[in-house]
Amino acid sequence: MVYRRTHQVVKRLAARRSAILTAARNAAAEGGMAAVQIAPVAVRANVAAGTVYRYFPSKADLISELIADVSRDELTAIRRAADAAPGPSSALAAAVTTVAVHALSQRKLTWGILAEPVDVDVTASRLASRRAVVGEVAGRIDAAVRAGHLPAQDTSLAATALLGALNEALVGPLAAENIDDPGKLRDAVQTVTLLALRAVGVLDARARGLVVQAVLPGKTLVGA
Amino acid sequence: MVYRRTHQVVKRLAARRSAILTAARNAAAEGGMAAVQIAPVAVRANVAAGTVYRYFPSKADLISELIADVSRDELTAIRRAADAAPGPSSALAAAVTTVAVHALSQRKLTWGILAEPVDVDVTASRLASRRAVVGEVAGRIDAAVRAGHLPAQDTSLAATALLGALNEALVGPLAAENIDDPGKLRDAVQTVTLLALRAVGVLDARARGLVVQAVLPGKTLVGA
DNA sequence: TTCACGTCTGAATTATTGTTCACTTCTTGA
DNA sequence: TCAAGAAGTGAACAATAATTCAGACGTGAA
Repeated sequence: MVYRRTHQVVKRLAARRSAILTAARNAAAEGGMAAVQIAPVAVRANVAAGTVYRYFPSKADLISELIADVSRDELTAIRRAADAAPGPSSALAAAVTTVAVHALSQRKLTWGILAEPVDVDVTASRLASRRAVVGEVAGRIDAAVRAGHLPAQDTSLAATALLGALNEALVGPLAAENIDDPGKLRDAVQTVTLLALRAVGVLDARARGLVVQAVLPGKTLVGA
Repeated sequence: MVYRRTHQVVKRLAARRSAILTAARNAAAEGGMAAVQIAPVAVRANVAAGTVYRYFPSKADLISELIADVSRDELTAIRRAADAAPGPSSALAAAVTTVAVHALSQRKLTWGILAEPVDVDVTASRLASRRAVVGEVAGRIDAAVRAGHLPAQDTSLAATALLGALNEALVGPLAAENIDDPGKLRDAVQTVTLLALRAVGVLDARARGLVVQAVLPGKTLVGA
């Protein structure tokens, strides 16, 4: 054996792998999942099409990993926001707001991750992604229930419904009509978060307070 | 000119057209949108592949019309249920329940209509379908608001969120885990309808009553 | 420098389906 | 029965992208 992987090479390989993933992510953010095609992604990553296959066995694997990545980032953000909140109800509000803000600030990417048509099967990965976020939110709802702030309920079903509401209202195909100008972004986040909190049983007045609390410290919302 | 379309022929043509649409619908109901391929649909409809193109200019047109058809049926059901209700709040509850029941009884078809990946562009048709249902529900919310039963709100956004919640909870990829056995179907419809009503501001106690009212007269729910 | 082996390349291949069209079959009125 | 034209057929075609692979190029130890 005259050739061995040196540290330098390992690093370069890792960099390339991540360059490909980043290229895929950018493509998805700009043009949706339809734009995540091997050849264009390869061009973005400055490699040849064939090279992509040295790093990912198939397009399905590439997209699956992309979905997992984005999902991981979102989960981290949700946890950070929720953990910083003073109590279980505010934590829930913060979690919901975070999801909403994330969805809005990267609409195309979010839509791609969630539901946009893809020609390969990424069901499993999407399922895992949804499950993770639903699990996190369900946990927060559960905490609020245990604290006596909310009525007992099927937290998993509630979390699923809640996220469905957010996504449909903010990134679904009708989102553009409901949120027709950039100035309404913040309003939309507030409105939808309020709806979501009321849905799980937060009383109206209390919900309003929680929403304001959760939205205020959020990062600036940028237009679509 | 020795040949003219006689009534008999016109009828046969119409029948064939509808046979093709029905075939497409059945295919979608059984195997999702992915199963709606020209050749298999043609086989189901007992015609040759080429014949499909004498009735529909392209696959996109076929699927668009399928979506419009299903949507029209659903809309009719929603209107009928809501119009039969005694007041605006019950009408809203009835509308929501109807959507839920429809979604559940034809899960694959609903998923296909709403969001399943398709290789041709049916965005416009899906948009129209969503818009129609959202419009109907928004109208019912609005009526309840005008009757003083609900707080003032962006009814269109609320309706969008509400339908998103229903669909995600009942037909989305996580639905199977939340509703793991057929006996839970009715429960799920109730729970989700309750969530939806609370979301738009119906008080909890009142919401429970409305949900029971709306679910009871519904047709029997059949398993997935 | 050399050689053994890894990595990269990108044109060619493959696979899948929608779509076309030359031909056959059917329908109608004379 | 016949001719004119419509409707139906299905094998062939086209288009799109994922995937492969034979050869070019890099890399590391001797």
